[in-house]
Amino acid sequence: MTDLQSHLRDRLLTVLTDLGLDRAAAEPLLQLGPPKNRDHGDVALGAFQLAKLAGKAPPALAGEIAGKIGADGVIASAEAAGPFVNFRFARAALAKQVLTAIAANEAPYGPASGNGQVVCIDFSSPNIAKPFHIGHMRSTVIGNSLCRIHRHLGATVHGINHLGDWGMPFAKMMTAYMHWGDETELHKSPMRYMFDLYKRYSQAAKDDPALDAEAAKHFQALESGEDNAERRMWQFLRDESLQAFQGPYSRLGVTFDHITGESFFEDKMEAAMQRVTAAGVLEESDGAEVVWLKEQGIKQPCLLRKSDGTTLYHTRDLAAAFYREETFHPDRILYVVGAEQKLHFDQLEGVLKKMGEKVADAVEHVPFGLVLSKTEDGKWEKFASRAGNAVFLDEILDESVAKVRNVIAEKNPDLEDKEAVAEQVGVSAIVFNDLKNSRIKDVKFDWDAMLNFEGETGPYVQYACARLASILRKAETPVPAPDAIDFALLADAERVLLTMMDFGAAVQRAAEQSEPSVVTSHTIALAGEIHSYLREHHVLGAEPAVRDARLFLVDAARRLLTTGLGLLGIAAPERM
RNA sequence: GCGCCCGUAGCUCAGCUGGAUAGAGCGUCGGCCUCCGAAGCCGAAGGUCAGAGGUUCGAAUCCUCUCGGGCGUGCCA
Repeated sequence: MTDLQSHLRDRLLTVLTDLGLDRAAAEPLLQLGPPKNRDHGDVALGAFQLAKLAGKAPPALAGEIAGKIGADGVIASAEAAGPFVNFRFARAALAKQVLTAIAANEAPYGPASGNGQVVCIDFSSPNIAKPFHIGHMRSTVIGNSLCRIHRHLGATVHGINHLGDWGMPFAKMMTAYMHWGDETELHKSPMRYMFDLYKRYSQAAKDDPALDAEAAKHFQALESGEDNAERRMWQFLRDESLQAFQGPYSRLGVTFDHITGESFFEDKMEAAMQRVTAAGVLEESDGAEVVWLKEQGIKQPCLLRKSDGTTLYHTRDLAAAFYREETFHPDRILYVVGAEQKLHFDQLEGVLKKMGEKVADAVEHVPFGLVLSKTEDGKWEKFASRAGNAVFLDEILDESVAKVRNVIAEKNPDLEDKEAVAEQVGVSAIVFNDLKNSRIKDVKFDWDAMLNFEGETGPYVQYACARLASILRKAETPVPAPDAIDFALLADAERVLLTMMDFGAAVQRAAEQSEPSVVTSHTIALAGEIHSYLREHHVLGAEPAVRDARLFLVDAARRLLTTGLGLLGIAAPERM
């Protein structure tokens, strides 16, 4: 069954051709979209551009289109309203097309088969010499969602954790451990212990600048490639940290296809540097090796080697870009990294461009805003981790889960598996909150808002799923087959159906713009529509044919909400 | 100083790349559980889209400037 939108497009193009317009010229000008107000119709056509092409006034052309298109089995009506034409689909066709596609798990509601795109997504990438705190969460959950969205659309996805396991921060941690480290203490609570070491080092380095010099020496020794004390210490701390990070990752349901941190590129940086040299873009400046990008409007040069001979973040990212190009042949490489690092990625892209590397076109920084906390006087400011008051992600998740536990005790005390459900719902509330708004916006970390599970929240959408699952359980009969359904009986579900129909476009846009919040918004909208519908339309008590049709609708809604939440990396419990 | 980002209801945000009367949630006020899950639903109040110019049939959306706030700005990542 062809989908409704393309049927409408085809019919429109035929009509426009009859009206004397060139089909190829008209096609890109076909502005179809949801009307401002869904009471106007299901889909609206703005006739502005087409009118220009036809040399007519928009309202005149709109009138001609509306008059000429005529109803068929799919299109129920077409009405001109000024420069717009509002279309309405036949209710039975709308219900049948949308719901059977969802039931069959067909694209766009289900995963598409390969679309040929290869997408590398560099996300999370924490500096593992520091604890996993609230600030690390954004890249992790945004990147995780983007991986799922692109996979849903049929892309080959390489989710990459570009760990910060090299460079000065790690050298500082090593230095701290060499001075004060204790393995027994470390094993008691690795993340907390390393955070304490980190704090101790920062404090000590303020009074004693020699400490940073010592760290730099250790880094030099590490980068020498020799099997020395530094290397063994690095290996030890890396293993311990990485293991400690598994906790938050598994709670968030995040996995990676490649855990290739900065250290992975240790032996690939020389080749990368030679490539830069061969391209003739490397210059010496104050003892360092740099690439100037002034001609691209970037004033700060990209530093690739320090005057002490060691490498930098840029050097590793450059080597990583070459490696990814050769290994994966990506169409896009998304770097899910905070907006404060925009210059870094502009420089990376700039260097690749200056070298004439085509991978420059694939490089795409996906920036996001900061996490802010509320001050005493009600203002918002950046979370200060250096002051030693870092909020660990685990603590935030625990707090949320505890709140959910209370809500369950109050509203659903007989629930089985309370603990597992509390974990699912509590974690998802935090994740959902992070994915709710445009990623470039700063996240205002507000306990009250985050632990309020009413309105536009993760638990709200999950609650809709649980409610639908409950109806399906109580039906005590399997969901009827599609050919047993009289879809005309679902005319009253038009708002639910039209929202469902928007799903594909939402996922598409989320992928193009690297913006999971588009999917988040859609799940909220669909949950809202189905909640409203259920209020007015009882399922189980309806007469058999109506009951069957509504059961089919309920099942599809539950599936699509589950899919939508899945794209966000959020589980949909059957009960909560 | 320079570069980039943000500014929409009391608060937190949508607004689908220029189209119809600017929409949600929270909070406030008022309704709805003898009825499939009230973590829900329905309604009310609440906006000079920071401000000023410009572009055009049409601007919250594009351009310029101003004002607020934030981030960044050579050997950290």
